[in-house]
Amino acid sequence: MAHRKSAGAKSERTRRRIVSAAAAAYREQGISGVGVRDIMKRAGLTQGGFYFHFPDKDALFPEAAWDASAGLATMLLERAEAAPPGKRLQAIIDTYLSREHRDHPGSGCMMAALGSEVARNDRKARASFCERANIMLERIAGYFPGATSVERRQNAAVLMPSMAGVLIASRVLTDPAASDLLLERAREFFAASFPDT
Amino acid sequence: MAHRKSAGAKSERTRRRIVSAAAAAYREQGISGVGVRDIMKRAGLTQGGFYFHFPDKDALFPEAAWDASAGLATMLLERAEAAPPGKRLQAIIDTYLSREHRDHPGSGCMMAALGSEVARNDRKARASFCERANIMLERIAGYFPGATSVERRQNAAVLMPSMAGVLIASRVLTDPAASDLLLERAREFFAASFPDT
DNA sequence: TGTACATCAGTGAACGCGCGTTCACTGATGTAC
DNA sequence: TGTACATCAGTGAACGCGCGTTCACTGATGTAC
Repeated sequence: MAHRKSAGAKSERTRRRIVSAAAAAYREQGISGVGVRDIMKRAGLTQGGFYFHFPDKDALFPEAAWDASAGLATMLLERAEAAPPGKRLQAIIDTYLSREHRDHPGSGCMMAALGSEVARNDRKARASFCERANIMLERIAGYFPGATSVERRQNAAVLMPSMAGVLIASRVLTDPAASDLLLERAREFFAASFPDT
Repeated sequence: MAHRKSAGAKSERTRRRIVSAAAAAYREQGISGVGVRDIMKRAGLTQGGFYFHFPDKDALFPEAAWDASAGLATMLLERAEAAPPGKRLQAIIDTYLSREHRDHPGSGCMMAALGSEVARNDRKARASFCERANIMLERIAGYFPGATSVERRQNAAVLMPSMAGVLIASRVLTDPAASDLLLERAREFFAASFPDT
C-alpha cells in the first residue's frame, strides 16, 4: 500500500491521533528512541497503516513538533491570563518550572525534552523548529519586561531556553529533594531577574 | 575473544584513546547516534577489539562522561584563573557562552550536548552523571556570589544549567546572527545577575 | 645468542535482532443502477 | 429496496539493512632455557 493523500473524515481523525501519539512518544522516549511500531501501537493501530497517512517516518516529526509546541504555548498563556496583573510572568515561570512539568515530559516543552537532539538535526529540520519557537515566543513576549517590543522579545528569548536548561537538569537529578530545590531556587532567581511590569 | 582486564601499558593507552574518542563522538552525534564501529574507527581500530577493553557498550558511556566533564571543568577554571580578580565569573560565563563553545560540541559541555538524552537514562546512569556534575559545581562554586558556601553552590547550580539551555538554543537556531545575538544577550544577562565578588 | 613457545592486542567475517519499509490481502463503507 | 462493484482504511507477514556482539584467527612482543 503506497502513501496517498486522502480527505476522508475518518482518515483525518486517525491521522491526528497518530500525530499526537507521536508528539507524546518523542518527548517521552527521544527522537531516536521511538519507532513506527511504538507510535502506531499508541494510536491503536499496526505499523503498516502508518504509510497510508505519511510518505515516511521523517515526515512525522515536523508535524508532531508543531502539535506539541502549540499545546505548551496555549497552556502557559492560559496560566498567565488566569493570574492577576503583575503576577503573570511569575505564573509562566512557576508553571514552566513546576514539578508537574518536570514529571510529565510527554505533555511538556519540546526544547527541554528534545533540545540536545534537535540541535544535531539538519538545517531544514532546525529551521522549521525555530519558526515554531519564534511564534511561541511572540505569543508570550508581551508578558516580559522591556521598554520596546524587541527588548521584550529578547528577554523572552533568553529566559525560555534558560528555564529549559534548568528543567532538563531537574530531570537528570536523582535526588528528589535536590531536584525540588533546584526548581525552587530557579523560580526565585528568574522571577527576581524579570520583574513583572 | 572475551573481555578481560589487562594491565599492559600499550593496552592502557589504547583504552584511553577509545574513551576519549567516545567522549567526542557522543557529544557530536548523541548517545544513541553512536555505534561501536564509529568509536573504534575514530580510535583507529576495528569493532572486534572493543570487547578486549570493555565488557559491553553500556560500560563505555560512564567513562566517557567522566573524561568529558573533567575536561570542561578544567578549561573553565583555567580561564577564570587567567582573568583578573573581579572578572573571573565573567570569564566563566563568556567562555561557556562563546561561539567557540557553540560551534564545537565535541569538546564542550555534556549537559548541553546530551542533556535531554541523559534525562531519559535510568536512575543508575543519571546518579553517576549527577555525581560528576556535583564535583564540577564544587570546583567552580568559589567564583560565585553568595554569603555562604551553600549559597554560592546553589547559585552555580542555577546558572550552569541555565547557560546549558541557552547554548542548546543557540545550536538549534539556523540564523547565525540570531544565534550570536542570543549568546550576547545571555552573557550580559547572567553577568548582571551574578556580579563578581 | 638463538630457538621454542606463551601471551598480548588486536582483526574481520558472521550471528541474531529490531528497525523502516513494502506489499498482497481484507472487511467495512459508499455509489450506481 | 436490493445487488454488484469500487474505494477506503487499514492488517500483518516479509524484505533488506545496520547494529551489538561473538569467535576463530593472527602478527608482534615477551620469556625460558
